[in-house]
Amino acid sequence: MKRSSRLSIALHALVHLHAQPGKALTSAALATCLMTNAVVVRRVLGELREGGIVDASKGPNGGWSLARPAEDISLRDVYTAMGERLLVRTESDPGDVTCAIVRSVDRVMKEFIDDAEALLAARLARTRLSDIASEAMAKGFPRLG
Amino acid sequence: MKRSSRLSIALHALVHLHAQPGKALTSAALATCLMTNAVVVRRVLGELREGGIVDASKGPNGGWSLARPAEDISLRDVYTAMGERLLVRTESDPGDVTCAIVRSVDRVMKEFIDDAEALLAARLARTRLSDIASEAMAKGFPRLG
DNA sequence: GTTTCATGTAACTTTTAATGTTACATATTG
DNA sequence: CAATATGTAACATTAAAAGTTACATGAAAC
Repeated sequence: MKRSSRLSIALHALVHLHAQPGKALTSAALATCLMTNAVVVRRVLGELREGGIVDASKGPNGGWSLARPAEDISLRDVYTAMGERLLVRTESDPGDVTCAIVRSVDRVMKEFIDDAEALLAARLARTRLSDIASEAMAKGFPRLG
Repeated sequence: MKRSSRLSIALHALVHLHAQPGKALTSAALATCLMTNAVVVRRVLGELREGGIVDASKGPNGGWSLARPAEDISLRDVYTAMGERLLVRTESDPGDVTCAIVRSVDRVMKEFIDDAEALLAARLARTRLSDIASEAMAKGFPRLG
Protein backbone atom coordinates (compact mmCIF):
# COMPACT_ATOMS: atom_id res chain seq x y z
CA MET A 1 0.00 0.00 0.00
CA LYS A 2 1.66 3.14 -1.15
CA ARG A 3 -0.20 6.17 0.11
CA SER A 4 -3.53 5.64 1.67
CA SER A 5 -4.60 7.27 4.87
CA ARG A 6 -4.49 5.42 8.11
CA LEU A 7 -8.17 6.18 8.43
CA SER A 8 -8.95 4.12 5.34
CA ILE A 9 -6.83 1.26 6.62
CA ALA A 10 -8.65 1.39 9.93
CA LEU A 11 -12.10 1.37 8.34
CA HIS A 12 -11.22 -1.50 6.05
CA ALA A 13 -9.99 -3.55 8.99
CA LEU A 14 -13.04 -2.70 11.09
CA VAL A 15 -15.43 -3.87 8.39
CA HIS A 16 -13.61 -7.18 8.26
CA LEU A 17 -13.91 -7.54 12.02
CA HIS A 18 -17.59 -6.70 11.84
CA ALA A 19 -18.10 -9.34 9.17
CA GLN A 20 -16.63 -12.07 11.36
CA PRO A 21 -18.46 -11.62 14.66
CA GLY A 22 -17.21 -13.77 17.49
CA LYS A 23 -14.02 -14.58 15.67
CA ALA A 24 -10.74 -12.80 16.34
CA LEU A 25 -8.72 -11.95 13.23
CA THR A 26 -4.94 -11.78 13.39
CA SER A 27 -2.82 -8.88 12.25
CA ALA A 28 -1.24 -11.14 9.66
CA ALA A 29 -4.60 -12.14 8.18
CA LEU A 30 -5.80 -8.56 8.06
CA ALA A 31 -2.51 -7.41 6.57
CA THR A 32 -2.96 -9.83 3.68
CA CYS A 33 -6.42 -8.52 2.91
CA LEU A 34 -5.45 -4.87 3.36
CA MET A 35 -2.37 -5.42 1.21
CA THR A 36 -0.11 -4.01 3.86
CA ASN A 37 2.12 -5.18 6.68
CA ALA A 38 1.13 -6.81 9.98
CA VAL A 39 3.03 -4.20 11.96
CA VAL A 40 1.16 -1.42 10.22
CA VAL A 41 -2.10 -3.15 11.15
CA ARG A 42 -0.99 -3.38 14.76
CA ARG A 43 -0.02 0.25 14.84
CA VAL A 44 -3.37 1.39 13.53
CA LEU A 45 -5.54 -1.04 15.49
CA GLY A 46 -3.43 -0.39 18.59
CA GLU A 47 -4.73 3.16 18.62
CA LEU A 48 -8.28 1.94 18.21
CA ARG A 49 -7.74 -0.43 21.10
CA GLU A 50 -6.67 2.47 23.31
CA GLY A 51 -9.78 4.26 22.15
CA GLY A 52 -11.95 1.34 23.20
CA ILE A 53 -13.11 0.53 19.69
CA VAL A 54 -11.45 -2.85 19.32
CA ASP A 55 -10.11 -5.54 21.63
CA ALA A 56 -6.85 -7.40 21.20
CA SER A 57 -6.01 -10.79 22.62
CA LYS A 58 -2.75 -12.65 22.53
CA GLY A 59 -1.92 -16.26 22.08
CA PRO A 60 -3.57 -19.02 20.05
CA ASN A 61 -6.97 -18.03 18.66
CA GLY A 62 -6.09 -14.49 19.61
CA GLY A 63 -6.34 -11.43 17.42
CA TRP A 64 -8.60 -8.43 16.95
CA SER A 65 -12.35 -8.01 17.40
CA LEU A 66 -14.81 -5.16 17.73
CA ALA A 67 -15.31 -3.90 21.28
CA ARG A 68 -18.88 -2.83 20.55
CA PRO A 69 -21.48 -3.11 17.76
CA ALA A 70 -20.72 -1.47 14.43
CA GLU A 71 -23.87 0.61 14.86
CA ASP A 72 -22.21 2.29 17.85
CA ILE A 73 -18.98 3.16 16.06
CA SER A 74 -19.03 6.38 14.08
CA LEU A 75 -16.29 7.56 11.76
CA ARG A 76 -15.77 10.34 14.23
CA ASP A 77 -15.00 7.81 16.96
CA VAL A 78 -12.40 6.21 14.74
CA TYR A 79 -10.95 9.55 13.68
CA THR A 80 -10.68 10.74 17.27
CA ALA A 81 -9.18 7.51 18.56
CA MET A 82 -6.48 7.68 15.92
CA GLY A 83 -5.56 11.28 16.57
CA GLU A 84 -5.69 11.36 12.81
CA ARG A 85 -5.33 14.58 10.92
CA LEU A 86 -7.56 15.04 7.93
CA LEU A 87 -6.26 18.57 7.56
CA VAL A 88 -2.76 19.27 6.40
CA ARG A 89 -0.60 21.21 8.77
CA THR A 90 -0.10 24.88 8.15
CA GLU A 91 2.47 26.01 10.68
CA SER A 92 5.16 28.35 9.48
CA ASP A 93 8.84 27.92 10.01
CA PRO A 94 9.67 28.44 13.70
CA GLY A 95 12.48 30.79 12.73
CA ASP A 96 10.00 32.96 10.91
CA VAL A 97 7.57 33.81 13.69
CA THR A 98 9.32 37.03 14.60
CA CYS A 99 7.53 38.50 11.59
CA ALA A 100 4.19 40.05 12.52
CA ILE A 101 2.69 39.00 9.22
CA VAL A 102 3.61 35.38 9.78
CA ARG A 103 2.07 35.47 13.22
CA SER A 104 -1.13 36.96 11.84
CA VAL A 105 -1.28 34.42 9.06
CA ASP A 106 -0.67 31.64 11.54
CA ARG A 107 -3.34 32.93 13.86
CA VAL A 108 -5.95 33.22 11.12
CA MET A 109 -5.05 29.78 9.82
CA LYS A 110 -5.24 28.30 13.29
CA GLU A 111 -8.71 29.74 13.79
CA PHE A 112 -9.70 28.28 10.48
CA ILE A 113 -8.21 24.87 11.24
CA ASP A 114 -9.97 24.75 14.60
CA ASP A 115 -13.29 25.58 12.98
CA ALA A 116 -12.65 23.13 10.20
CA GLU A 117 -11.82 20.30 12.58
CA ALA A 118 -15.14 20.83 14.31
CA LEU A 119 -16.99 20.85 11.00
CA LEU A 120 -15.28 17.70 9.87
CA ALA A 121 -15.90 15.92 13.15
CA ALA A 122 -19.60 16.75 12.96
CA ARG A 123 -19.77 15.41 9.43
CA LEU A 124 -17.87 12.25 10.36
CA ALA A 125 -20.26 11.62 13.24
CA ARG A 126 -23.04 11.17 10.71
CA THR A 127 -21.56 7.98 9.25
CA ARG A 128 -21.24 4.75 11.19
CA LEU A 129 -19.20 1.67 10.61
CA SER A 130 -22.40 -0.26 10.02
CA ASP A 131 -23.24 2.03 7.09
CA ILE A 132 -20.05 1.04 5.32
CA ALA A 133 -20.35 -2.59 6.31
CA SER A 134 -23.92 -3.04 5.10
CA GLU A 135 -23.09 -1.53 1.75
CA ALA A 136 -20.03 -3.72 1.33
CA MET A 137 -21.89 -6.83 2.39
CA ALA A 138 -24.70 -6.14 -0.01
CA LYS A 139 -22.16 -6.42 -2.78
CA GLY A 140 -20.43 -9.48 -1.41
CA PHE A 141 -16.79 -9.59 -0.46
CA PRO A 142 -14.14 -12.19 0.24
CA ARG A 143 -14.19 -13.40 3.82
CA LEU A 144 -11.05 -14.25 5.63
CA GLY A 145 -10.63 -17.95 6.29
CA MET B 1 11.21 26.98 5.50
CA LYS B 2 10.84 23.37 6.42
CA ARG B 3 7.21 22.37 6.35
CA SER B 4 4.66 25.06 6.01
CA SER B 5 1.77 24.82 3.66
CA ARG B 6 1.88 26.54 0.35
CA LEU B 7 -1.26 28.34 1.42
CA SER B 8 0.59 29.98 4.31
CA ILE B 9 3.41 31.02 2.01
CA ALA B 10 0.91 32.50 -0.40
CA LEU B 11 -0.92 34.49 2.29
CA HIS B 12 2.32 35.82 3.71
CA ALA B 13 3.40 37.01 0.28
CA LEU B 14 0.02 38.54 -0.46
CA VAL B 15 0.06 40.60 2.73
CA HIS B 16 3.44 41.99 1.76
CA LEU B 17 2.13 42.92 -1.66
CA HIS B 18 -0.87 44.60 -0.09
CA ALA B 19 1.38 46.57 2.23
CA GLN B 20 3.33 48.04 -0.67
CA PRO B 21 0.61 49.27 -3.02
CA GLY B 22 1.82 50.53 -6.36
CA LYS B 23 5.17 48.90 -5.94
CA ALA B 24 6.07 45.56 -7.48
CA LEU B 25 8.03 43.22 -5.23
CA THR B 26 10.48 40.75 -6.71
CA SER B 27 10.53 37.03 -6.02
CA ALA B 28 13.98 37.43 -4.49
CA ALA B 29 12.83 40.12 -2.06
CA LEU B 30 9.77 38.12 -1.05
CA ALA B 31 11.87 34.96 -0.67
CA THR B 32 14.10 36.74 1.83
CA CYS B 33 11.17 37.79 3.96
CA LEU B 34 9.40 34.44 3.67
CA MET B 35 12.64 32.65 4.51
CA THR B 36 12.37 30.52 1.43
CA ASN B 37 13.61 30.36 -2.14
CA ALA B 38 12.78 32.66 -5.05
CA VAL B 39 11.74 29.71 -7.20
CA VAL B 40 9.32 28.54 -4.54
CA VAL B 41 7.82 32.03 -4.48
CA ARG B 42 7.47 31.99 -8.25
CA ARG B 43 5.83 28.59 -8.18
CA VAL B 44 3.26 29.66 -5.62
CA LEU B 45 2.57 33.13 -7.00
CA GLY B 46 2.54 31.73 -10.52
CA GLU B 47 -0.61 29.82 -9.61
CA LEU B 48 -2.15 32.94 -8.13
CA ARG B 49 -1.32 34.81 -11.32
CA GLU B 50 -3.18 32.19 -13.35
CA GLY B 51 -6.06 32.64 -10.93
CA GLY B 52 -6.10 36.38 -11.53
CA ILE B 53 -5.14 37.26 -7.97
CA VAL B 54 -1.73 38.77 -8.67
CA ASP B 55 0.05 40.30 -11.64
CA ALA B 56 3.62 39.63 -12.65
CA SER B 57 5.82 41.92 -14.72
CA LYS B 58 9.28 41.30 -16.04
CA GLY B 59 12.30 43.51 -16.39
CA PRO B 60 13.59 46.39 -14.29
CA ASN B 61 11.12 47.53 -11.64
CA GLY B 62 9.16 44.40 -12.38
CA GLY B 63 7.84 41.89 -9.90
CA TRP B 64 4.57 40.95 -8.26
CA SER B 65 1.57 43.03 -7.27
CA LEU B 66 -2.04 42.44 -6.32
CA ALA B 67 -4.42 42.25 -9.24
CA ARG B 68 -7.30 43.59 -7.16
CA PRO B 69 -7.94 45.07 -3.70
CA ALA B 70 -7.24 42.91 -0.66
CA GLU B 71 -10.89 43.35 0.33
CA ASP B 72 -11.86 41.42 -2.80
CA ILE B 73 -9.54 38.48 -2.17
CA SER B 74 -10.89 35.77 0.11
CA LEU B 75 -8.93 32.83 1.43
CA ARG B 76 -11.20 30.72 -0.67
CA ASP B 77 -10.04 32.52 -3.81
CA VAL B 78 -6.44 31.80 -2.88
CA TYR B 79 -7.18 28.20 -1.98
CA THR B 80 -9.02 27.59 -5.23
CA ALA B 81 -6.39 29.28 -7.38
CA MET B 82 -3.70 27.09 -5.88
CA GLY B 83 -5.53 23.84 -6.30
CA GLU B 84 -4.34 23.38 -2.76
CA ARG B 85 -5.41 20.43 -0.69
CA LEU B 86 -6.30 21.09 2.90
CA LEU B 87 -7.54 17.55 3.25
CA VAL B 88 -5.18 14.63 3.19
CA ARG B 89 -5.78 12.10 0.49
CA THR B 90 -7.56 8.92 1.36
CA GLU B 91 -7.38 6.79 -1.74
CA SER B 92 -6.58 3.14 -1.29
CA ASP B 93 -3.96 1.23 -3.14
CA PRO B 94 -5.03 0.79 -6.78
CA GLY B 95 -4.26 -2.91 -6.56
CA ASP B 96 -6.69 -3.22 -3.72
CA VAL B 97 -9.90 -1.97 -5.31
CA THR B 98 -11.04 -5.42 -6.34
CA CYS B 99 -12.12 -5.82 -2.72
CA ALA B 100 -15.74 -4.78 -2.19
CA ILE B 101 -14.93 -3.47 1.26
CA VAL B 102 -12.22 -1.21 -0.06
CA ARG B 103 -14.56 0.14 -2.69
CA SER B 104 -17.23 0.85 -0.09
CA VAL B 105 -14.73 2.52 2.22
CA ASP B 106 -13.43 4.58 -0.67
CA ARG B 107 -16.93 5.58 -1.70
CA VAL B 108 -17.93 6.65 1.79
CA MET B 109 -14.68 8.53 2.22
CA LYS B 110 -15.11 10.24 -1.13
CA GLU B 111 -18.57 11.42 -0.16
CA PHE B 112 -17.14 12.72 3.07
CA ILE B 113 -14.23 14.47 1.37
CA ASP B 114 -16.55 16.12 -1.13
CA ASP B 115 -18.78 17.40 1.65
CA ALA B 116 -15.78 18.46 3.68
CA GLU B 117 -14.27 20.40 0.79
CA ALA B 118 -17.50 22.35 0.45
CA LEU B 119 -17.59 23.07 4.18
CA LEU B 120 -14.01 24.24 4.19
CA ALA B 121 -14.47 26.40 1.13
CA ALA B 122 -17.46 28.10 2.74
CA ARG B 123 -15.47 28.74 5.88
CA LEU B 124 -12.49 30.07 3.91
CA ALA B 125 -14.75 32.45 2.03
CA ARG B 126 -15.49 34.23 5.30
CA THR B 127 -11.93 35.52 5.70
CA ARG B 128 -10.36 38.03 3.36
CA LEU B 129 -6.80 39.04 2.74
CA SER B 130 -7.59 42.46 4.17
CA ASP B 131 -8.57 40.84 7.48
CA ILE B 132 -5.12 39.34 7.86
CA ALA B 133 -3.38 42.44 6.58
CA SER B 134 -5.13 44.87 8.90
CA GLU B 135 -4.30 42.74 11.90
CA ALA B 136 -0.66 42.43 10.90
CA MET B 137 -0.37 46.13 10.17
CA ALA B 138 -1.89 47.05 13.49
CA LYS B 139 1.04 45.31 15.11
CA GLY B 140 3.68 46.73 12.83
CA PHE B 141 5.92 44.63 10.64
CA PRO B 142 9.12 45.03 8.66
CA ARG B 143 8.57 46.49 5.22
CA LEU B 144 10.63 45.40 2.30
CA GLY B 145 12.98 48.06 0.98
C1' DG C 1 19.59 47.93 -30.16
C1' DT C 2 21.92 46.63 -26.23
C1' DT C 3 22.19 46.13 -21.38
C1' DT C 4 19.95 44.99 -17.30
C1' DC C 5 16.77 42.85 -14.51
C1' DA C 6 12.93 40.06 -13.60
C1' DT C 7 9.88 36.13 -14.46
C1' DG C 8 9.23 31.18 -16.31
C1' DT C 9 10.62 26.68 -16.07
C1' DA C 10 13.21 22.42 -16.45
C1' DA C 11 16.24 19.26 -14.05
C1' DC C 12 18.25 17.78 -10.09
C1' DT C 13 19.14 17.42 -4.95
C1' DT C 14 17.70 17.49 -0.29
C1' DT C 15 14.55 16.82 3.37
C1' DT C 16 10.66 14.97 5.85
C1' DA C 17 6.89 12.01 7.09
C1' DA C 18 4.71 7.87 6.21
C1' DT C 19 5.09 3.31 5.41
C1' DG C 20 7.33 -1.11 5.16
C1' DT C 21 10.49 -4.52 7.32
C1' DT C 22 13.02 -7.21 10.64
C1' DA C 23 13.72 -8.77 15.06
C1' DC C 24 12.53 -9.88 19.40
C1' DA C 25 10.18 -9.29 24.04
C1' DT C 26 5.81 -10.40 26.30
C1' DA C 27 1.62 -12.66 27.19
C1' DT C 28 -1.88 -16.32 26.64
C1' DT C 29 -3.78 -20.67 25.43
C1' DG C 30 -3.74 -25.54 25.71
C1' DC D 1 6.62 -25.89 27.98
C1' DA D 2 5.33 -25.30 23.12
C1' DA D 3 2.82 -22.65 19.96
C1' DT D 4 0.87 -18.37 18.64
C1' DA D 5 -0.37 -13.67 18.78
C1' DT D 6 0.26 -8.89 20.18
C1' DG D 7 3.60 -4.92 21.43
C1' DT D 8 7.30 -2.31 20.11
C1' DA D 9 11.91 -0.77 19.01
C1' DA D 10 15.13 -0.03 15.36
C1' DC D 11 16.08 0.43 10.81
C1' DA D 12 15.12 0.73 5.61
C1' DT D 13 12.34 2.33 1.90
C1' DT D 14 9.46 5.39 -0.49
C1' DA D 15 6.98 9.47 -2.11
C1' DA D 16 5.85 14.33 -1.70
C1' DA D 17 7.36 18.81 -0.78
C1' DA D 18 10.79 22.06 -0.78
C1' DG D 19 15.26 23.80 -2.01
C1' DT D 20 18.78 24.62 -5.62
C1' DT D 21 21.01 25.48 -9.99
C1' DA D 22 20.94 26.85 -14.54
C1' DC D 23 19.26 29.00 -18.28
C1' DA D 24 15.64 30.72 -21.65
C1' DT D 25 12.38 34.53 -22.33
C1' DG D 26 10.56 39.06 -22.11
C1' DA D 27 10.28 44.02 -20.79
C1' DA D 28 12.10 48.42 -19.41
C1' DA D 29 15.78 51.99 -19.39
C1' DC D 30 19.42 54.05 -21.45
